[in-house]
Amino acid sequence: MSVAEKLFAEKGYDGTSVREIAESAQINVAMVSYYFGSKEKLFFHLIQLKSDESYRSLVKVIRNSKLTPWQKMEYVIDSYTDKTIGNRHYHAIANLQIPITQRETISDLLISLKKRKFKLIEQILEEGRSQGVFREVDTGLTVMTIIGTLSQAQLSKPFYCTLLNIPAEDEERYYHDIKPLLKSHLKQMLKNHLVIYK
Amino acid sequence: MSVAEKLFAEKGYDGTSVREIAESAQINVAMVSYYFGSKEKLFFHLIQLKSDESYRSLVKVIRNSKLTPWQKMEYVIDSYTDKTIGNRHYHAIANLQIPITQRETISDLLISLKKRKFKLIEQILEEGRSQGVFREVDTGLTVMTIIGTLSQAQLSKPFYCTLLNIPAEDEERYYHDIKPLLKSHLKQMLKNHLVIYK
DNA sequence: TTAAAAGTTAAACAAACGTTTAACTAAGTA
DNA sequence: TACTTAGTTAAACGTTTGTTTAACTTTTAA
Repeated sequence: MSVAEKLFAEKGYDGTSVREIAESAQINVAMVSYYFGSKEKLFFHLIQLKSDESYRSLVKVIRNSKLTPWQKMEYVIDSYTDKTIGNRHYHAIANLQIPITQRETISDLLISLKKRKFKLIEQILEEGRSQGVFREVDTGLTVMTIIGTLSQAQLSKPFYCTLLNIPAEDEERYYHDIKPLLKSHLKQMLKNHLVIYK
Repeated sequence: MSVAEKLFAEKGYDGTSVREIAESAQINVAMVSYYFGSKEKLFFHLIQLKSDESYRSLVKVIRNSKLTPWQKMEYVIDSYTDKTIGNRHYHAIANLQIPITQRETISDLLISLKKRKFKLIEQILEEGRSQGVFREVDTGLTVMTIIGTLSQAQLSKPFYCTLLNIPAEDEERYYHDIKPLLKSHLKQMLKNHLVIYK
């Protein structure tokens, strides 16, 4: 499954063949059908598993009522950046495969997961607004910006590498270098965007 | 070619078959090979054509030295939002197909086009900084945020529709409604992020 | 010990893939 | 008019796709 996750993220659902997955995982092709039923069900299984992992850890932050809205935002930015980069294969699939996958079942699943994630971050923004510490911004578009920036960080890897003088093959170094930059960029920008100074 | 553009954007390069394109365009399958040589060359041709269109119109704005950096930024946000939505099929390909396409020639092309676009917006940010009217921000990541937000607006369509109470099929209405929201959101956020008040 | 169940395999399946072929019609040219 | 070129077609090419089959080995359990 981890092999499948990597290949799906790198080459897309349609670009990855069952034989490729089997070969990479050093198993027989028939085993995918035997254990998962089909390629589509393997994908389904994969996404459902990973999304729950990713979701639960975010919920904890939101529910922690001891933190101020901005502290929560900072925590979300940190942990969501870590998650996006640490689980980059899953996030590449979850964020980018929606319009690609033709099967309704798959895109429906991805959409519902995205919705769940959005709502979670929106809660913080609305909490801050009701407490009078956040400006009245479009919460949906603000979440779009957070997720969009992190997605772009993945999509821009090959070209951003040349900017930072990192060899294009050195994926680890790219993510290691860009992670703190992303965090401080998002914090700085969102603080100016959201927080009301008194 | 416009049929191919739409299908590539909706279903990805690998998810779109030559027969599908031919059927949709009501031509014979062999004509693709006859006129373009191959599927890959058709894609190549398509991207190169569209990217030049999109690029040239942005250059004009940047070169207009009568505008202040922030006026340029506002203009770029407006026109780039219009372009992303108006040419949404092309932009979906250009922004999202990089990690998907396996062929080196294709991804190399997409990367170089992205680089060109980035540099253009970065120029404005650096101009503003050297004039002392913009803060010292990470220009690369700021561009990432602009492009990322607009890309997400496309990727989030199916789920954002439910938020705005728009039927998922009504693509036109979604983009019509979201366009002004996107523009004002980006302007508001980037103004707070960039502009130094004196 | 032995029979059923689970795991694993190479081979084969039909369908779809991108591309090529060869026969044909229409357009252009001398 | 006669002949070359360009445009278009249905059919076939060899691969590759996801999936199934049937034979085989290993594990489990009575």
